[in-house]
Amino acid sequence: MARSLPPLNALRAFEAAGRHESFSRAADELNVSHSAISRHVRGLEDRLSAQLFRDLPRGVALTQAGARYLAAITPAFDRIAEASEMFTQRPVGQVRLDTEPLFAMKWLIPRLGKFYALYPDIDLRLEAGDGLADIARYEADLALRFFHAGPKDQTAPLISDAPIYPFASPDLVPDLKRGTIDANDLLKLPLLRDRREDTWLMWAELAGCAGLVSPTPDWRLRARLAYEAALAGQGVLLTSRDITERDVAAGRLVQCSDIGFQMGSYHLLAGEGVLRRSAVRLFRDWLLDESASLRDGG
Amino acid sequence: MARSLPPLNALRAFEAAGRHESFSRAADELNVSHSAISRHVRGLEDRLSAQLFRDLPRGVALTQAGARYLAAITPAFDRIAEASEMFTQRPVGQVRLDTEPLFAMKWLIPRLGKFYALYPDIDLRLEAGDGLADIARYEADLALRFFHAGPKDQTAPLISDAPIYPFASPDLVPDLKRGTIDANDLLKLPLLRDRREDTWLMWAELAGCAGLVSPTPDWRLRARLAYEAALAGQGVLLTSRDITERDVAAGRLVQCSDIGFQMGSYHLLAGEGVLRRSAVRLFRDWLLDESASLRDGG
DNA sequence: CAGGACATGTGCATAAAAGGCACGCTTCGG
DNA sequence: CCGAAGCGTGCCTTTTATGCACATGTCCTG
Repeated sequence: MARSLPPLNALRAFEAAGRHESFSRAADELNVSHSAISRHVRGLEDRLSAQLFRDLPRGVALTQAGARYLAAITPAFDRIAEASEMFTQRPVGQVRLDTEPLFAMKWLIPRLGKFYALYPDIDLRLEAGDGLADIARYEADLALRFFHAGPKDQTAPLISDAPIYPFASPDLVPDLKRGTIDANDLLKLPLLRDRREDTWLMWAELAGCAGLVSPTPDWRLRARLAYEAALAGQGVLLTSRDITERDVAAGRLVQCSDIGFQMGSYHLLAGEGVLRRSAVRLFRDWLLDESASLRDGG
Repeated sequence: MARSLPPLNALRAFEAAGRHESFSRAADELNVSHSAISRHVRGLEDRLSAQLFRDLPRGVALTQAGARYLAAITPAFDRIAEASEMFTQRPVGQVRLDTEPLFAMKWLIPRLGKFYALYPDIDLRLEAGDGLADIARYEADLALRFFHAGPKDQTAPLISDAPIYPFASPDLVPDLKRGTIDANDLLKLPLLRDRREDTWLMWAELAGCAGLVSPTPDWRLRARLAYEAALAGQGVLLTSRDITERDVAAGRLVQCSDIGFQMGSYHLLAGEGVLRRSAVRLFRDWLLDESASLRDGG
C-alpha cells in the first residue's frame, strides 16, 4: 500500500484549529497550549507546501485549500472516533447459548471465566442438556453444534475441525510415550465408542489395519459416559483434542497415536436477527477468537 | 466537539499491522523496526482494553474485534491520504482570465508573481483589454467583473466590496494628513470622474454637503485616464483602496477623507464547467485567498 | 535432527517529537 | 492609553518513539 500520510498529530491539531478557525480554542479542545497548535499547523503547512490558514487582523481563517482539506479530514477523524467508541462502552444484555454437554464441560466452561471478566454485564445463559434447543423457535440465540457434513446454514462459522485421535488413561497404557504405540497393539485394547457411527472402523482403515477391530465392546456409550470410561482406564476413546486438552494437560489422559481424522466439525448457528444485538455479537466474536487455535493449528 | 481519539501514531501502526497481519511487514511499510510496531499495538490494546491481535504459532492474526476496527480505520486513513495527495501534485493547465484593465494593472498583476511561484506549470493568460470577453462563448474561463448591483449569477463569489474614497496626489493637497481635510474644502478641488454615474454627487450627499458639487469639470474620463490625472495632481478621484493600495504606499496618492461608500462590487464569474479543471480551481482559490482582505477588512 | 530464517517480545539507551512558558507583536474596545 | 484577545517564537523540559541487541518459539531445509 505504502501510503504517505502527513504527521497525524499535526493533522489533528489542524483539524481542531480549522473547525474552530481559532488556534486558542483548538488548544482548549485538545488541552494543550496555543503554541502547540501553532507549531503543528505551521509544520503541516511546511510539509504540504500549502497555506492552510491566513491571518486575520485578529485571529486566523481557513484558506480555500484549508477549507477543502478540512472538509475531507474531519469525517475521517469522525469515523475513527466513532469506531473507537466501540471499545469504551460496557456492553449489557443476555445471550442464550445452546451446546452439547461434553464440549461445554470440557472446552467451553473452563474458558468462560475470561469472558465474564471481559464483559461482566453480559448475562450468558448456557444450555448444555441433552435435548438441543431449536434456534428457529427462539429457544436460544446461538447454538454450538457438531455436524458430520457441514451445517445447512452455510453462513454458520466454523468453530473447530475437531479431528479425532485415540486417547486413553495412562493407567491403561502405562509405558506409552505419545505416538509409540503400534496401531495393531492399540486395536487390541478395549475400544470405546461415543458417536453414532463406528469411528473405530474408519480409524483402523486409516491406520492400515482394516478388519482388525475387535467387535467385543459393542455396547455403545453416550459421549459423556464413554469419556468417563476412558478417564477410568476402561478403554481407548476416539475424540478430539479440544475436548481432551485439559485432561491431557493434567495427566489424566494421553494421546495414543498421531493417526487421526476429521469426521465432522463444530459450527456456531445464530438465530434470525440475533446478531443485531451487540451482546450476542460480542460473545460470538469472543468465541471465534477463543477457538481460533482449533482451526488454524495453533 | 471534544472527541476522544486514540493515539494516532499507534493507530497508524495498528492499521498497517492489521492490513498485513504481520508486524514485520507493517514495520517495513512504515520504515520502522518491528519493535516499534509491537509496542504501538500493545499500547493501543492497553488503551482500548481490547485484544486486537492474537498470536499464531508464527506471527499474528487479527481478532474479530481487531478486524472490525481495522475495517473502520482503513478507509479513514485512505481518505486522509487521498485528501493529502491534493497538495503533492504539480498542477498543469491553462487558465484564461478576463478582467478590467485598471484592476488588473493596479491590484492583480502585482500579485501574480506569487501565483507563478506557487504553480509554475499553470499557464495563466490574462486578458485586460477594454472589450470584455464573453464567458458564455468560451472566450475565457474566468472573468473578474465589477457590478453595480451584484452579478446575475448568484454563485459568482465576491472578490471585493470596493468601497470608494477620495484620493489625490499629495501635490494637490500638500498640507493634508489623512482625514483632516474638510469635505467642503475637498469639494472645491477639481473632481475627477471615472465611472458612469456621478459618484461625486453621492459622496457629497454622504458628507453632508449636498448641492455643493461644483459642476465644472464635466468632461468624464475613462477609468485609466482619470487615474492618471489623479496621479498627475489634476484632481481628486473617487476610487477604491485596492486599486490605490500601491500608489498610496509609494506616496504617489493620499486618501483625502474617511468618508466613502460602496457603489458596487467585484465578483468572479466562471464559465460553464471550467471549475472541473484543477488549474482553474486552483487559480480561483488562490484569487479568493489573496483578495480575502478586501472583504473582511484586513 | 541440527542450523538457519522468520516472527515477535523486551530491557536499555537514545533520538525525536511535543509541549509549556515567557515574551513580543498587533488589534480591538473602552 | 491600557488591558485583553490572538498569534508567533526562542528556550528548555517532558514525553514518545525508536533502534539495537538479545531471548523465545516456530518452521523449513538439508
